[in-house]
Amino acid sequence: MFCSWKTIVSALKSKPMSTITNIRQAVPDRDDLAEDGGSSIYERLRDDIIHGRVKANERLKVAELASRMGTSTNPVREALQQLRGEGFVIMTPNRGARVRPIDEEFVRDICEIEVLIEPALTRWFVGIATKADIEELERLQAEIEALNFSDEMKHSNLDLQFHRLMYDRHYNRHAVDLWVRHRQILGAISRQFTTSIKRQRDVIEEHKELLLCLKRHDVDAAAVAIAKHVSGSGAHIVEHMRARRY
Amino acid sequence: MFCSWKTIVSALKSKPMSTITNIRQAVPDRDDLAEDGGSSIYERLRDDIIHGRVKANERLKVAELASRMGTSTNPVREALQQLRGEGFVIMTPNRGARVRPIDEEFVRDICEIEVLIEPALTRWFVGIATKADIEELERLQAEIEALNFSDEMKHSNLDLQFHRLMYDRHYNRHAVDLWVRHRQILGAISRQFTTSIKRQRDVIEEHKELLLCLKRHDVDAAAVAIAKHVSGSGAHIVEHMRARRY
DNA sequence: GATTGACAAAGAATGTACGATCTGGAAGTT
DNA sequence: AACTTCCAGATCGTACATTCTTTGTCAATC
Repeated sequence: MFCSWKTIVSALKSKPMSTITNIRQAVPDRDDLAEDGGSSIYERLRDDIIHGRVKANERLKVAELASRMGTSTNPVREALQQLRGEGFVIMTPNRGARVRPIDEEFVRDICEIEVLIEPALTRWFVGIATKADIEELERLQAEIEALNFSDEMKHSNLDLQFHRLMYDRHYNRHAVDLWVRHRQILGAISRQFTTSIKRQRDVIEEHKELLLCLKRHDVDAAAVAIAKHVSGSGAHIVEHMRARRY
Repeated sequence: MFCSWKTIVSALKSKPMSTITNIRQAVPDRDDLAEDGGSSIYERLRDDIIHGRVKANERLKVAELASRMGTSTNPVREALQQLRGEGFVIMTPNRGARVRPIDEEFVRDICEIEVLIEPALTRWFVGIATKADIEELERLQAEIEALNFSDEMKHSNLDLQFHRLMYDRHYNRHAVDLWVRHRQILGAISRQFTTSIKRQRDVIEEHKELLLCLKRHDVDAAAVAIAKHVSGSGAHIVEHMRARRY
């Protein structure tokens, strides 16, 4: 017999999930009046890439960016290196940085990975969900349905809360981080267009289906439901990107 | 219950990778991964972290690193930012960088993700594999068996070729990149100890099993085989890490 | 006397400026 | 027309200034 993965997992003490990263510093904003919007230079660059404000494969010159951002070159260089590590820009020695194209392929690739990861995360959640968790999810879902996409920004926030509740306590922080990053990218793209009526209905329906599976503690069905949800979301985004292209 | 190996495998049976949409498979744009000399400052830092030469959560001071590397602070800063983007260091504003601990948890997290991704990649390969591909794999496997772990370095290289042949042509570059990075990390850790006899036998056996599935064009069985392979590899590494700890 | 608070100084991260080096292309020569 | 030379532009490396954190000391208070 082989060593099942379960033995590894159980052998390791299930640890507290230290969420050190992602803490947006809420430092005293007293002097930061109408400066540069408060967002870091890294975030501005990343958003520009994700939202397509810079063309694919376009060259990113540090001096130009520095003057536009109102800083010197060094912060720009470091932001670019970070983006390089995350795969948003491609750097070649002595030749600078180019933006990695955020196209349909990119979105498809991300969604396909999520179709693999999210069901696994969901499976685990089904096993540890408490009654309070389910109730909280139903409350969020009720809010979502009440809102009914009248405010896309608020909906996105609620939807994030909904899924975060399921994934946030998972022991595999690496997988959750991956999900967060992928979700940020997809969310930034989605914000560029409005959700179609059909997709609105489907989203609510898929959430309902997922909730039913959770209440039945049906692991397999829940995994299938979330896979459908992710897949549908990805298809919706890709279609909008294609439509926008022409 | 935690997600055991079996549940993961059963989850794999239902879904092919391309559930999103069938975008024509564009040519894999395998361009970068530019090695700048081999011993860049970024690589040195990364290897130090992966190999555990710097302790977990240890503080990384730019000035100290700069003097040790024989350069000024700026290249170190940029290397740290890149590592931050890849998740190897954790940076907090005005407080510098700390190394992310590469412990059993980290390895387990990576392996669990690979247990999800690699079967999906393998499934696709089963569909596109030519006779020449199979023959090349068998040739590599024969070399591996002939070598029989007498040279761990060579074995690692052959094993990499074996799996790369299966994954390299996949259309989902993002998933393949993830695999490459995870494999680099695991490979760097594995290089610290010698493979146990039992694991040696298992590796060869699992490769053989995989080859049989490929020749039968049995997609599901191939996915199960590769999941077992990854899972076993992860368990082996984790056990060695724990043994070494004391 | 022990604890706590303020305050100053050292240490370290972040930002700015400038020089060195490399690339790409245009002008000039054979 | 092809090769060479040279220069503008951009990246990369070094040095320094600024700002924040940390720490250590001293005095005031309980």
